[in-house]
Amino acid sequence: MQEPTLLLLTALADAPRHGYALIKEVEDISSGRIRLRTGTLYAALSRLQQEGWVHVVGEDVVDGRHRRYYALTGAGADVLAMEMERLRATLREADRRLRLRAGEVTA
Amino acid sequence: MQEPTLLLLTALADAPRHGYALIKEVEDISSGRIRLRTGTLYAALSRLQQEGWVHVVGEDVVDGRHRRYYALTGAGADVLAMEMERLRATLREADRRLRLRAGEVTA
DNA sequence: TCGACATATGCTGATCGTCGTCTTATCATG
DNA sequence: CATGATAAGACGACGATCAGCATATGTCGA
Repeated sequence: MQEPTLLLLTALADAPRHGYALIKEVEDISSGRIRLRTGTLYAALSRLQQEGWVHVVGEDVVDGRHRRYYALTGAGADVLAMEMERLRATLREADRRLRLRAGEVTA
Repeated sequence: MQEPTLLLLTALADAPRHGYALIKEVEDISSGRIRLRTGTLYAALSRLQQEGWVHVVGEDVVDGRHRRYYALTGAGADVLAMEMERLRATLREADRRLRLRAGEVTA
């Protein structure tokens, strides 16, 4: 799983959100580093829906603009949690190795 | 940066290694989940060399098999450390949101 | 001794996710 | 009345990874 997809699931983890709000949320979570393009977003959302990790929980119209709300499913939350556990393990290992390296002559 | 590349840098973080050893090392770090294909490995290594994050530190012949050793450069170690910091931040945020979700009715 | 397996490097074509760009539309600001 | 923010979505290109192939040596069991 790539970072944009991961951030998207994270953005949906606490509450349902609509497309544009997700772009802003991901930008926020990543401290402005990741600005999802709409193409990336909607492609990812339809992929994640197919996987059963995300589903549409409602649509409404606010100020004449139609909004579709997406939410994480239970399965989606599980996948996110597992993904986090994998990252945690990699992180631990990388830290350990970088500390080992600290004692050496760097190239 | 994708997971295979990240694991590759991690595998090189503490000591120089040759191609085949890197495949084994990455498999080990990822608890057997990620088995780098040789195509992925050597493509990634040449990309990382171009970036200046990895360099060749020597070649030798052991039991008739020639080995080429790759090592992380100082710049490569910096990039890995930065990447880890980013992941740490995402991890914290995802954890927080998943905990918030725990109090809700899951879909 | 012959096939299977591990070690070792490297290439090629296909797949898949993301990026960049485009379209359509409404509302607020200047 | 043009511009920019908000809002949804599609499409082609690109790049990293995957799957599989080629090539070669050493070891081990049948």
